[in-house]
Amino acid sequence: MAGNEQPIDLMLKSPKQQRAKLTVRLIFESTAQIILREGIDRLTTNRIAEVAGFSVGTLYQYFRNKEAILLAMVSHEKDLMIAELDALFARTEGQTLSERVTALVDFLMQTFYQRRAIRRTIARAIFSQQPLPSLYSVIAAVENHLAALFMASQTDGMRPLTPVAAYVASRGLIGTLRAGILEQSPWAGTEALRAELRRMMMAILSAD
Amino acid sequence: MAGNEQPIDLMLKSPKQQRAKLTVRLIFESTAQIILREGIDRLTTNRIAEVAGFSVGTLYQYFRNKEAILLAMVSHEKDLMIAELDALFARTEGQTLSERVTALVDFLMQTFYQRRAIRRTIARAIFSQQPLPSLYSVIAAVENHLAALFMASQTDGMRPLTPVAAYVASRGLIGTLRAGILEQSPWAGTEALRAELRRMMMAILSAD
Amino acid sequence: MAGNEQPIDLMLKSPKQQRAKLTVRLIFESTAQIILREGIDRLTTNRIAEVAGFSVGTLYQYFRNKEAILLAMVSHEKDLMIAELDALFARTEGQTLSERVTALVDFLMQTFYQRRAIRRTIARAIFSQQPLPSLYSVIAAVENHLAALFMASQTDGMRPLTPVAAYVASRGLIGTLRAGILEQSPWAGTEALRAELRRMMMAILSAD
Amino acid sequence: MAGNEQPIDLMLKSPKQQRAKLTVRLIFESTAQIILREGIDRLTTNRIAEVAGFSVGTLYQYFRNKEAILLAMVSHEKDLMIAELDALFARTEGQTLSERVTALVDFLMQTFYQRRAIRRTIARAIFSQQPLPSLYSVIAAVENHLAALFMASQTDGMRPLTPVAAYVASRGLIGTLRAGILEQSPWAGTEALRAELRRMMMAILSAD
DNA sequence: CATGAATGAGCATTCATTCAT
DNA sequence: GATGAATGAATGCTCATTCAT
Repeated sequence: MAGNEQPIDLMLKSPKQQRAKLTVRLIFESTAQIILREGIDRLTTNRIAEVAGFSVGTLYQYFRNKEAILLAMVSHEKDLMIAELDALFARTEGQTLSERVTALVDFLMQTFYQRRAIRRTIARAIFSQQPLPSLYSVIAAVENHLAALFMASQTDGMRPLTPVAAYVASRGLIGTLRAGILEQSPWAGTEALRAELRRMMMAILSAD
Repeated sequence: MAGNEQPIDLMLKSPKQQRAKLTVRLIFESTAQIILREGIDRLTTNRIAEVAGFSVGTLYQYFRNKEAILLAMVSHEKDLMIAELDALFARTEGQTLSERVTALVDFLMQTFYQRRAIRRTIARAIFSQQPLPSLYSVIAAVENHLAALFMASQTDGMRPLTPVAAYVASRGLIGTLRAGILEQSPWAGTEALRAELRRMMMAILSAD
Repeated sequence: MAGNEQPIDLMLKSPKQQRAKLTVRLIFESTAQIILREGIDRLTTNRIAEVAGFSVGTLYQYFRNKEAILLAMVSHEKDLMIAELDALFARTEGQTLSERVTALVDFLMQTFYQRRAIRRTIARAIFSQQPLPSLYSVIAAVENHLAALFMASQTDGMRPLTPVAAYVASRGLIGTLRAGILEQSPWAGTEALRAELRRMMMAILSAD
Repeated sequence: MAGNEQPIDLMLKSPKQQRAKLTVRLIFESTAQIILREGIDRLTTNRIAEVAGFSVGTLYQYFRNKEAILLAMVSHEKDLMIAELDALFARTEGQTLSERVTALVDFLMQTFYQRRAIRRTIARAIFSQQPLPSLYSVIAAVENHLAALFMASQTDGMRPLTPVAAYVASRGLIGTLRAGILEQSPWAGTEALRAELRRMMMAILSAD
């Protein structure tokens, strides 16, 4: 389920050669760096090219337009995240509900609040800044995947989840984490929040 | 509690006369209409004036700049929403936890998914589009108020809430509703979602 | 020669009444104050009216347009200055050339560098800021008057001046003072400059 | 001495290629032409681009903003003028005071009143129109340089000049020429004025 | 493939002036 | 006379995108 399906039509050429792969990575890194250091307002195609160290024209050899760059970055992150969620659920197979919830909350807290700059930067750009609705369907894919994992991972002491229930469980969790970033909440990243999220998820997922 | 900290410094002149009040309302309505019908990308000051039926200059007689218009709209909505939440909690004082949760979820579902165009439009603009961090602190005010109400409204069968717990309860609820808008989820506005949200809130708020 | 000829068609109504006179003075004072305190860029008709304490409309009851306000102010200053020059030359009639030059230089140093804010402000506005060529003919009137006074005031030890000579003498003196303001020269207002200007004028005006 | 402190930070990119050099020259010429033919009020960035025959964007590829264009033009003229003054003083080394003064006055009369349109245009723009104090420090540099040359060029029959004396000598001369432009004086450019300026400078510079 | 100069539609904002009340 | 809300043309500037070299 960790789909490589997206990037294909986002990239004008498949990065077969080393050079091309390097270029795309440079574009992503420059983009993330600019957002992080100068703010999303300063994110212009010319600036990306400048920071990446080549010409604007080259950018357009790899991406149809500016939006495609962000979309590709996000899509890449989505793939990583989905793969990590899959691994997490597989790894915790057979553990108690409490252990699995703890593992999930820890992973998401880490992802949202503690990962290295690039990923955090992207997350903030997606959540708070972009007038690009298309980005949202990509992030929703992660939440849908999480919901699917909830439904597929019946565990002792967990109530059977309907699709809506899985929807609410996934959005309740991720929505809270997202709010922390959007509001720049002081709770973001704290142990207190981690404990409370565990409790919330247990309450939501436990059989009555 | 519904704040008289009105848009005082958002508006350049206080609308003393009927004419002025009408003008401000027209600006708000035109802004909402444009966002709704043409997308936030097409929201330009000249377009607002054009739709509202007067000159750009007039816009700037009432608002310092474009951002101030959105901020004033949002701030106004925030005040209304906080007032309505206060009324709701006051009105349901003495009812059971289940009844109060039902009332709250109904109110928020209505607000997020069914209210008249203007409010929905604003909600979407805030949540999904704007690169205006300032807007966020306004919306966070509503969520903070809700968290405060949770703490202040001890009800039979409800567990005592710490500040983090209230934070998670408010963001879990509103974050889920917001996701519905952002993703344009098919669950948005459905009875199934309403029921599930009630269940989630009961799970979160009930004493163990 | 101290001409009241100008202001007549600059003012839409002759300030016969006390009220009108006060209004015009208020406009002048507000204008000077704004230039002084906020810079000429902030000098807008609305701001003038605001500072003066009445409405923009009233401004236009007294002056055809913005330019007319500055023109009238300058013209007023010109009349004062010409009258003072006349008085100076009359007062020093019969004195030695050196004494008269000293008196003239002292008067102009005072006027350009030491007078109270309003006049200095106006001088700077005229000399350095205004894209209003019409203002220049007004200030040239002062220099022409000075040239005429040079020619008319033959004094012992002074060479007979042709019109060009008088032109050069007046512009050499005033041009140097003006440069001091424009460049914000450190020499502006110093005793050293005063002494040197005296020497220059003596050199220019003395018989060989 | 003609300064390599070129417009380095006035220009966004240094014109390395032929195309670029041509573009910058075109910008200067169009700017001068507009000021000359339509007045400085009509000098807009879009108009400059239109006259130069390319798009506004191009303007901003070479200059940070409108002010920078004027500043660069003036700065360029300043460098030329200082170089010419240096050459003039070097060339006339060893000549009599009278000959050197004649050469200087001739050069400045030519520069202020007879040079080709571009330079005259710039001179007028600097002296009479712009609310740009920054322009003034550039022009003051020429006058300061002239003052320094006066002090450094002791000649037979010339009195030793103190810094103030050199200041007054340079401003007296240039101030008079400037007045001719500002007032659009009929004396501007005449032989009579030339002769009188020579006499004034001899009077100022000669030993008693 | 890469370049980067050129494009130009489009935007937010200002402010002298008018005119209905 | 006085008011001040309304006007709207005009301005400086940006930036995603193109295409000749």
